[in-house]
Amino acid sequence: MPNSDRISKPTSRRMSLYLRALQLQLNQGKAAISSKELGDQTGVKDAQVRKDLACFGSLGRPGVGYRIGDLHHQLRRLLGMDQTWKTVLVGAGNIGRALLAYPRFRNEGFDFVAAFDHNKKDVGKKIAGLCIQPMEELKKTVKQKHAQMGLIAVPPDAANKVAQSLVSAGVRGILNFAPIRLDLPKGIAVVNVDFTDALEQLAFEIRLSITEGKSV
Amino acid sequence: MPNSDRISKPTSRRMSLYLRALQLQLNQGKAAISSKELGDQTGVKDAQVRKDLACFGSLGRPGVGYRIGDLHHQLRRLLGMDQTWKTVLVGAGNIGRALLAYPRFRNEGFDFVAAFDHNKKDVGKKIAGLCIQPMEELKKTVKQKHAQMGLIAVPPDAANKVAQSLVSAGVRGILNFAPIRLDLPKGIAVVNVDFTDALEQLAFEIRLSITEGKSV
DNA sequence: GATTGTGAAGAGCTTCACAGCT
DNA sequence: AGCTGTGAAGCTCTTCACAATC
Repeated sequence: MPNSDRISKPTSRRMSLYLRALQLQLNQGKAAISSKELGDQTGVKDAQVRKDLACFGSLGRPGVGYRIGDLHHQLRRLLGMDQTWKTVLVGAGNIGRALLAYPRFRNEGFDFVAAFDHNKKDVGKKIAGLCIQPMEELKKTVKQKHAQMGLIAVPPDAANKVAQSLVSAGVRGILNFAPIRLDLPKGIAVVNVDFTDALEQLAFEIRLSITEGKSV
Repeated sequence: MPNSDRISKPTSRRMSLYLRALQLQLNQGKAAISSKELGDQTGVKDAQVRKDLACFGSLGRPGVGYRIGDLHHQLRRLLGMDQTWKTVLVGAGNIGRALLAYPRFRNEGFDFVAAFDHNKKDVGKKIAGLCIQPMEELKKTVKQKHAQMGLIAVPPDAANKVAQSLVSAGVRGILNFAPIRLDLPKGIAVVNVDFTDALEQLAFEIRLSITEGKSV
């Protein structure tokens, strides 16, 4: 295992980009890829790519580049894609159902073992092969199935309570789609995906690009 | 208008957090909030909050804090939430449909003026009051309606072509849900939301927290 | 007494540039 | 010649700490 502790957040983000780029290269018969090429495909400078990949030891070969197969393997391992992650979904609204059906998740090692919703009308319905259970069964089921991850796709005012339940049932990390900050004990990983945030950033950048254009 | 050019990316991200936190405070009758309180609610240090808000000039009052109403107003303006953004959706699969129905978007000033899909089976269907149109009509409709933003929720191999069409039709920014890097001309804003990325980050962090726990 | 605004210090990230390997 | 690995430089972001203000 590489020294994954010394890897900074910006680096681990880019690692995902590299993995995505390599997956496109895999079927093209090429054996090696240079830091320059990988950088061009991901929007990263070549020196940065090399620095990032340095945590794998001397993986690259001067004059040749990085062997695509090896690099792909290492990246998958680093990012935890070499194992199956038992995952539960909480909140089977529009977003939740779309996530359950997202084919890429299943391909990448995420195994949805349960789905829950507060709304009694939806309980019992099947989505992507999974039967929606009532919230009351959350703790019991998560423990029983040894789920390691939880996806939260409930309204913001319910999100923190759901998060606490998930954690107390043994989940180690949460992917949070609710636009609110989760208060969680140290040692529990959280990643937030906030659509409103994303759109605000976009609106901000559009305005910026317009005023820049005018002033320059 | 504040000097929005000098605002760094980390800062503008936090601005969204502050806005989200303030929206919760608005109905609670409090008049002012301190940088400490706002920081606690968003996971940011108080000094950082003050530095971020400094772009608005001397908005805070020593001994008191920031007037919630004023701050809310300024943040909305900075992040472009004081105007309506005409937005089109491309790709009416699971994700696309969930986004169209996401109530928060409409509340925040995003006005979906059209939706497109490649799949002839879905063309003509109505989702959230919008009729899905065929791809062939994209350019014409975007121009006609003067759409400023595009949401891309198509498979990765189609994303770049869609992006080019959107840009040539006059869109100024793109929110990209496809797990691929878009090659766009300078001056066009892009924000990426990648679910696989997010889950990989989560898996990585969970592993990290486990190994840390063991080694300490 | 509480809290802001900010210069200065500190920490972290990125880019450069080049020796060394194939 | 082409490319990696990396020390050093440069840059950006965060935190500290305190005078100024209410």
